[in-house]
Amino acid sequence: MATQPESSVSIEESPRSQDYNQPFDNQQEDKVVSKKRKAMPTWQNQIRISTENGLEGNTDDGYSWRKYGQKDILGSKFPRSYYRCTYRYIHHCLARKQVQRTNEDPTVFEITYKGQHSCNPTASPSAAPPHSPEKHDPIEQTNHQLALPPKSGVSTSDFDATVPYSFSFPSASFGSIENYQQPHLLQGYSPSFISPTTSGSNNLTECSSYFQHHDDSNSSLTFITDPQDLTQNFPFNNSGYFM
DNA sequence: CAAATTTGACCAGG
DNA sequence: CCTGGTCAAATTTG
Repeated sequence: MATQPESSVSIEESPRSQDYNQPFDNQQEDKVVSKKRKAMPTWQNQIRISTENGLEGNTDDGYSWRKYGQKDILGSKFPRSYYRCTYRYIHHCLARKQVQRTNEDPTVFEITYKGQHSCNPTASPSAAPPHSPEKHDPIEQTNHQLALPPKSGVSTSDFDATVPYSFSFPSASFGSIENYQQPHLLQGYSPSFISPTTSGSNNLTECSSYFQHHDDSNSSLTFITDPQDLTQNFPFNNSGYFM
């Protein structure tokens, strides 16, 4: 079976660490900060991307993320990237996202979403890109990753977790994850998850999609999305940026 | 010029 | 003590 070194989804939200920057102004806030932030929706998404044919699973849920750190995780071959909503200070959106490449399958990205979004996904007041098909020039930024293991001749490029993927759901809005009510989400991901050309790959049997919820109000779901299916499921193009 | 990204340092929890 | 996580400053890109 697959060895699960780390505690899968036992990640905890970070407490109020680091406030040393504040001057000696002891505001009325006691140093006694809540140990655990409480009610922090956390779900994990495992997406598999393939760069062989230039197909890449998009990880963009329609929100703008800004990388705020990257740390190497013990036991992980690749560093984990930390992203936070671009509007953290603008709209107080405390939504965070963690991207980590699986040690075993460099093509599988483990994205952990934390917190809810308070900002608008792509619903700009008057943005809504009417046309603009798509750009054929997605990733290409940090490239210094060591050669990945020859996994069936898959020469994974050098896209780190910093690559601007774009992954959008058919119409899944993570609104009330706290209620763990979105199993129906995976419904659209049942078929076409089997690699036809991968030849004899039957290890994905358990990769379909399972739900996992902890008592600590921390739910996580893992599903594998097929690149081919994704590419087709892309009516909306990202790049919903505005100034 | 501004925004985003990068890298290092620092802190808190286990 | 070590690991994981975040922020800050510096740098890069648009």
